[in-house]
Amino acid sequence: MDIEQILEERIFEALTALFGKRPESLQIQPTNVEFEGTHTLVCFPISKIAGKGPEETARLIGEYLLQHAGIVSKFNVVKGFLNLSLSDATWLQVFGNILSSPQYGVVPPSGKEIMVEYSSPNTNKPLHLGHLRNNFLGHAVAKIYEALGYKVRRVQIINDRGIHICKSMAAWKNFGKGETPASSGLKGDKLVGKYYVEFDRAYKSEIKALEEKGVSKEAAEKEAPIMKQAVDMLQRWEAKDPEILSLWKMMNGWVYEGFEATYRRMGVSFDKLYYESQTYLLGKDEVLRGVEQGVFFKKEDGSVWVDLTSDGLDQKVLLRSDGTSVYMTQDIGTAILRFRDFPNIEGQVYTVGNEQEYHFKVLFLILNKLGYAWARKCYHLSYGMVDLPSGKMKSREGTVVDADDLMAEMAEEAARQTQELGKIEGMTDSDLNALSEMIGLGALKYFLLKVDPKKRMLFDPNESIALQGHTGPFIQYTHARIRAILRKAAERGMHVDPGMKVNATVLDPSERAVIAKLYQYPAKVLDAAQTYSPAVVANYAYELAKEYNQFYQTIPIFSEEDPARLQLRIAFSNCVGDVLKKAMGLLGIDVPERM
RNA sequence: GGGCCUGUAGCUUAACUGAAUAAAGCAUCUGACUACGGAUCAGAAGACUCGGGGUUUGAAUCCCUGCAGGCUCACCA
Repeated sequence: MDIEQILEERIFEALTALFGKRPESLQIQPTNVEFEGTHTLVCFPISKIAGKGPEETARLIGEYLLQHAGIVSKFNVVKGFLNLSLSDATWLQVFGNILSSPQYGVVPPSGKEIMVEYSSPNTNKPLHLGHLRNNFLGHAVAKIYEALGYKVRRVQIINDRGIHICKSMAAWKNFGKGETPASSGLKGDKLVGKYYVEFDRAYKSEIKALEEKGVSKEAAEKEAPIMKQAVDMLQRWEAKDPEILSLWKMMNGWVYEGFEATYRRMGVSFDKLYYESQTYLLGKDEVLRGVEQGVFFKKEDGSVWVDLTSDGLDQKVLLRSDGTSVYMTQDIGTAILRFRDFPNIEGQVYTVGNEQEYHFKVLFLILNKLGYAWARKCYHLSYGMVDLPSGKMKSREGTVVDADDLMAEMAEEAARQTQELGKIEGMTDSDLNALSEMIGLGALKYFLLKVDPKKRMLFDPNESIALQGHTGPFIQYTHARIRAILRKAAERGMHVDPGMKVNATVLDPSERAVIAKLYQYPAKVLDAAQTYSPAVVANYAYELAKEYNQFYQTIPIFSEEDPARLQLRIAFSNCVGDVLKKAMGLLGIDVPERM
């Protein structure tokens, strides 16, 4: 049942009957809270057609609708705005539809398929706050598309080769004394990260020593023994030196184990992992094919370029003069490989920070030039940096917020506040632990997802850890309270099932408001998908919880004497709980039965 | 220098496919548990939507311009 569409049809009928003509489209918008009604028709554009003033036009339409439309029960006119109230019967019908569809807001599988890439870290450093935003965003977008009937393929590309990992290897070899995650008790990614830092320290002191001997800065940067060692390792890696390969495999293995633990706690997962070490050569063939087709061109020195000046960009190198690949080449190869691996996907969503906007613009243009029609369906889900109150996160200054530490702190804070409120009598330690995890992670995920992805955001630790106000735990709390009501109802023998008939005929304004909010859910999910913005769902869940809390505070449910109205309130609390759970589920956030 | 993005109460955010007195949260102040869970609710106070022009019956929203901040423009990844 599409209220907007029905209303639109009725209004068109009214316009034809009243004025003999109708505009192409209507402007119907939600009524501002200070006025009575839910839908507002903006009459300024219509008044021209009607040949009457906006107010009179609005009044005429309102009267016509009241008499003929059926679903309109009241109207008022403010300036050129026609505010309409729909009848309780209409709202009850809307609610009946929601109640009777357990899959409300979920589209059955459509056969469509899409790929979402997120995370994609380097393997020399542990995951940090920025990765959390990335992973939560990608994971949420994947969930949202699933709700719209898509089969979603979650992937990431792991940057497992290159000079950065060789730096950690060189430092470990020099200073590690055979240290392993097992011997040190450190998580694998932390251990490798430690040696990356170690490299930097040793490198700097070597440069300083050389400079003191009178070597120029530039020469010192190249001559520093540990850097020479790292470069040497990279060359030997490319030559498939078995000793280097086994060291590389061992250290990357540590990192993957460490990452895996972090992903598990974050609640994200992947269907397939791509490794640059396995894909970096693949783009080269495509680029050479492009040269044959005349899409790219070769310079005298042998380097290959693409000319994007006609697209308002410049020329980009695709193969170095020595024939080796650059980053772009790899990404071309990886994209094509993915479409071969998953032939049914209609497109790819790349969850990557906004510093790579130019890169993706170029990548998609190149894929298009190579003749891949799916290039148009590739989307760069670009998101802004996460700043700290002290400014940008900088690893050099040690201001990076570690993902594991942050999740642990959030769970601890949740545990502390839960204890303080003392509502969890009789819970076992393991239940309590799971609850703290749910609330802490819920607060963190919600905090990072409620902001429009494309905006740069500020991460204030004090604010992120708050559990009141516009937060995840606020919504979790609303859900828990609804579940408590349903338990009480069940004790009294009242149950909710989708097939039940709602006998109530009258609604309280606060009930109407909640039903109107519930009704918006599918449209919000669609909007979130089309704009690749989980923030839409996050803000919706908050609005629904807030609307319900207002109802809850004004209407004592169980003191209602009319059984039909009591039944309605139980049923509708149940629906709100379900939608909150679903909406939060799309964000990767669980909701508790009690808290 | 070229390109892209952002600028909204003290702070963090909504609204950005043009509409009414710009909507919330935090912080501040005032109220509400003999009632279903106060991690809640009600109320007060708080904004010339960065500045200046323009289009429009109507601009936070669209156009031009200036200012501030960010990202980017490698034979790096």
